[in-house]
Amino acid sequence: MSRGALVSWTNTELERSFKEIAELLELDGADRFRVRAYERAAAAAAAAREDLGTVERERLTEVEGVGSSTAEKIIEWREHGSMSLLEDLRARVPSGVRELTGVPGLGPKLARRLHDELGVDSLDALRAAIDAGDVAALSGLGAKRAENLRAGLSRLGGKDADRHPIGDVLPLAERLVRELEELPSARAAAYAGSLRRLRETIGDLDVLVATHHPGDVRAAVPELGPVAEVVSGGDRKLHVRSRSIDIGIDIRFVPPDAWGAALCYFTGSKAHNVRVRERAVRRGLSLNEYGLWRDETRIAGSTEEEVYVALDLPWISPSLREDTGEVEAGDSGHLPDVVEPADLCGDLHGHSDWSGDGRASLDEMVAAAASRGWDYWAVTDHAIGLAINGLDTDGFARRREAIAELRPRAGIAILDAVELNIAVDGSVDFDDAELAGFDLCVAAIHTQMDRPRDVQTRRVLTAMANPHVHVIGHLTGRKIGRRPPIDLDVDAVVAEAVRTGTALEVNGSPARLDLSGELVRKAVEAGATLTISSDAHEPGELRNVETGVGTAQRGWARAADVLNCRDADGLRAFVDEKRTGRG
DNA sequence: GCCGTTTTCGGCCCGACTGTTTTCAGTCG
Ligand SMILES: Nc1nc2c(ncn2[C@H]2C[C@H](O)[C@@H](COP(=O)(O)OP(=O)(O)OP(=O)(O)O)O2)c(=O)[nH]1
Ligand SMILES: [Mg+2]
Ligand SMILES: [Mg+2]
Ligand SMILES: [Zn+2]
Repeated sequence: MSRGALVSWTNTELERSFKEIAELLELDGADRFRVRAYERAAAAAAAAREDLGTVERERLTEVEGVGSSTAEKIIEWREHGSMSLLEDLRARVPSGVRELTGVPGLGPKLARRLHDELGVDSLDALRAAIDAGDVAALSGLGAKRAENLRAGLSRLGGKDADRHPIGDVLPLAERLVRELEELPSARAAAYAGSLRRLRETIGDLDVLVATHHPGDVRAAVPELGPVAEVVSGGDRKLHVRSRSIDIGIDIRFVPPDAWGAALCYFTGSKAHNVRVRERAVRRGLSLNEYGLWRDETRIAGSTEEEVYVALDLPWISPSLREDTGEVEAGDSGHLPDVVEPADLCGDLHGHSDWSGDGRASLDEMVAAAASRGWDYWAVTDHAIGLAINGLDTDGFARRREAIAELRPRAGIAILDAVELNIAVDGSVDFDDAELAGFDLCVAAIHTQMDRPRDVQTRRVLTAMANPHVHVIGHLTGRKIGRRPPIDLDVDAVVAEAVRTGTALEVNGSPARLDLSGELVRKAVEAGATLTISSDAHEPGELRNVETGVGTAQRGWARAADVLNCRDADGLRAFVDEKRTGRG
């Protein structure tokens, strides 16, 4: 885990402590609004742009969601490294009770009763109590409830508690949406939830269907390709399990005229929804998944924009809907005009079969890039330093001829570019004379990912000092859920990127999303220039720029922050400035 | 526990589904 991704270690610790307080208070039967206050304090600590470990006491309550009580606890944590409320709760709430709420359908109220009335303090004890008939015998419970809990317990054994990398879920979601759209009874279908917001990991897949005939859609769902089984559901929603990967899918049916309001609801996040709905309430309105209402009259709901505008807000991009200040920013007109896919003038990282892992010819890649209406496309085949059939000097000379031959009929400017490999000492594949022959050089780490922080940091800083290195590709090298980011002093890297005029890539490959939204935010705040890249190895992957744009949005990046939102002249000026050196 | 262009007290998002409580609380989205 790269600590550099965070605003501060203290903020993360505060988030954890407030979350735990909220959870334990709930198990302890506390007032639910008090619980929510601590949940919000946790979210506020996570979203804070300042280090709460050093902010002056008087200014702590300026943070939305931090009042006098929370501020005192922050001070207490600073001075003693602990919070007495949390210690008390840990002592009062038996440790085994917490894991009980992980069982589907078992919430804080029942967990508490199981412990107090049956002495259940673990999942094993719960299983035994169900087998003994003690659970069914509790007042207010019965045989059915006990059996549901048994089923929930058995599902807990699998991997379904885990979150899934977004790159694994996206293809499944697209297949499911396509099949739902093809049903005659469905007017429209779309995925929503954390996937639409482009979170890095997905807990479950949420799919919305617009239909006048939910019964017909529901009847067709068990036969859809991606669906393994229907687990539960009613007239308006279904819960199913996926076949390809072990993930839950929530499918929600709504009338077509409520599409916008329903998309708002199902896209979330929950905290964003609550924030927006509170805003509606303060205006004497009510927002639900069927529309925005004044008394019994619907005043908005067919499109998302209609809903936001009726609440005096600009439409907020799904990637921003995390309740990290976007509603307040929208209210005051300070929501950044975040980068959109249409702002892109080209793509600065992509491959052809000239080098080892490209899966399409240069002609095919260029044609696909041109068909997107871009001004330019950089072909960044790998160089010799990488053991996957990278090109040597002669190879690039031959590719240069092919590019020259293709240019007159390409319909798009082709940048003769390269993806260099950054060796452990920070050097790259070619010397300056050879590098000067390229229109653009992207450099990235592909090997020796487990070196210590100081080595990796120096490695990247050295590469950025090279006047021919214009972009650092996929800075951390992480593969979501599969390979951790390299250990790096991100603040130092970002500062040096600004100083040397080196761009930092937002690699849009769904397996990477690197920079992450979090790091984008950090880079943008420091004034760094970004690129948004597909890293396409075949034409179908050019659309990775869209996940890249969404990730940049999560970091509140504007088009002005993004190098490949500049026209060809602007791009050339950036490249030349790096080569000729600055101040 | 937080918060205020109604408010410093009294509200706090809103709905689907389940089970057994004959009228709704708990859980989840
Ligand atoms: N208004 C409101 N909406 C909610 C609430 N809980 C969930 N939602 C909405 C917003 C969520 O994004 C959406 C889907 O719920 P999920 O539990 O699947 O969450 P989400 O997809 O955001 O994250 P995930 O990756 O699945 O954990 O439903 C709630 O308490 N109130
Ligand atoms: Mg979800
Ligand atoms: Mg869900
Ligand atoms: Zn690449």
